[in-house]
Amino acid sequence: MKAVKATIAKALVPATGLAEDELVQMLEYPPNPELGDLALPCFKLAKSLRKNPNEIAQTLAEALVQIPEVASAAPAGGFLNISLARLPFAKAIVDVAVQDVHALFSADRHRGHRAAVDYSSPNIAKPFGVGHLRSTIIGESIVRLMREDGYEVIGINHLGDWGTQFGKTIAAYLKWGDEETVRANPVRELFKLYVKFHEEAERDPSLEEEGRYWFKQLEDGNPQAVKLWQWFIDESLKVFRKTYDLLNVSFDHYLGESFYNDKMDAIVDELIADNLLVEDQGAEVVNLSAYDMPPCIIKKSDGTSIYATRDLAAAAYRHDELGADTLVYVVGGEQKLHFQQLFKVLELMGKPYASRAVHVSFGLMKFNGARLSTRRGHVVYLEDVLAKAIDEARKIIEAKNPNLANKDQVAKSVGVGAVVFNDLKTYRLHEVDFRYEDVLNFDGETGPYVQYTHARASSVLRKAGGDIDTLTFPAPAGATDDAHALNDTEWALVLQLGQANEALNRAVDEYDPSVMARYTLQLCHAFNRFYHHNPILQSSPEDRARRLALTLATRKALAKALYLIGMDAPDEM
RNA sequence: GCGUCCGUAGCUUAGUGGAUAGAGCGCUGGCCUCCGGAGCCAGAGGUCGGGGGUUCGAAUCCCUCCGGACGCGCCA
Repeated sequence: MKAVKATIAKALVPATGLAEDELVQMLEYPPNPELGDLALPCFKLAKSLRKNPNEIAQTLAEALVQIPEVASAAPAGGFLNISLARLPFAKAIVDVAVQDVHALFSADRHRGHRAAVDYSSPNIAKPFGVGHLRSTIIGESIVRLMREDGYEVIGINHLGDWGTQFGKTIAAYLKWGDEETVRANPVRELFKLYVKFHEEAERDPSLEEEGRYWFKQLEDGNPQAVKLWQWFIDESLKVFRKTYDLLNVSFDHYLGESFYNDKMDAIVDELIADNLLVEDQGAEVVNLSAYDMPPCIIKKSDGTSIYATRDLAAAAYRHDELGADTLVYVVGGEQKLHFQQLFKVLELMGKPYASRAVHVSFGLMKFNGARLSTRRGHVVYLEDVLAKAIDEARKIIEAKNPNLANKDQVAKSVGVGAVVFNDLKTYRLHEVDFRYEDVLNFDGETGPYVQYTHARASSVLRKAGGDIDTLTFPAPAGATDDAHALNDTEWALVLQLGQANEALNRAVDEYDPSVMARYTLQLCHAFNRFYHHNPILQSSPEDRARRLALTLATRKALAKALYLIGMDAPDEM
């Protein structure tokens, strides 16, 4: 699509006096396919050319029909509507999709750049709730999208394995905990203790003191504190890894906050050398009042460290040691101010990567309309959610396809896919209300619908037999009457395939997987319409060859798109 | 109070300067002797939160008000 837009824009340069790039930007998709495949609004040209928009469209139409890529062009109400020559465009798109689906999506725009993507980052000794789901699956998808677009990506799980909360958990464990119970069910048990701590602390504020005491002990290397802390981490990670396996999520590095404990002094020294650090109410801070922000606390008044300092050290590490020139943080919107402060401090320190640091925020996840509050113990365990979804998928398979070979594997792919897609299809910044009735509904615009479409295409190709991988789009010699070479449902499918590149570019530019999720839906709608209206296997040899090539192109594009949003693409379900 | 984000059909939402505001769920009706009905086709359902402004053109940009979420120094 990009190539055709450029060709058309080029042909319009002389008559409009505009630059090619500008014209490409102006080309849009008409609201109704009967109007054409592309359109150029001519209203802006009216001033400079001093003619009315429709006359301009008429003139441009005459120029455009001269080029072979354009079948027809006509003015309509100030718009120039363009219909493409179907056959050559379809052949170009389908053959690329079949032979090199990466090239259908990507122009490798970011080759030569290395990005560190910080995502998931759950807290040790706390449940991996549906709240963490968003960072994990948005992050995983962003990693895949950026890689597809040419970035070398380092995925980092910035585990919450340090901070005052551990003082609280240690204090609670020593007061009420029991080794056996924790070992049997580590995360849930440790979390119970943490919740109890907060409940008790409301009656007895001296507990807070005790929590701070134990964190101080931890920072000072008290062996008892360190041993418990390490144990909490080991047990928690065992539980988290199961969830990551289920979600097909993997990291290049697990680098928790504690990893930066010995790297913070250097940052503090640097801040002092830069004359940025000042004392304020007993704490060491960077004053940001010139930028309308509260100060960034570097060292608390009791001398212990704080997350901002660790994040500064982590940013430096990712650039200096890991070689990243782009820093991405997939973290909820409630931390927006923190990242604004962080990036500003990096800028004041003269770090070149400050301008290539981006906070990819997202809306909160609610459960049946209610806010999830970790401290009050109001959580929904992701493992329960996934188990329920897999169970539902299993039931539907038993009802609809009882002879399926690998039911467990497919139920997993479909159940998990339903949960992932439900999250990713919504605009990143919107709040997501997690409701079982929606997540477990596999009809309509859902993950299972997309997977079903892929399975359906796979099924046709399986039944077609022969050497599928060498299929190409048949181009009959001298077929100039190309309006008859592809009918409308076939053509609509080609146009969708042709927009894969635009979907990837936008998804990467906006760091928004929902762009890709919605693209898969468009593609599925187009394919299912095509499938319903055209016999494939039982058609004339020429139609059959063309439709099989279209089916294969769609299957490859769908498999790629599903991969990019972190979902499996089963061949049968 | 200040800052940021959000407000589109009963519900979940797409569209962020162009044509008659698109989908899905739910509701109503149609389509399996035919490649997978987790599908396809059709119907009902909209003062795009209210008001003002900019523009040839506004759901989209600006102002203002209303509603909601989040944040505003020693949690992350």
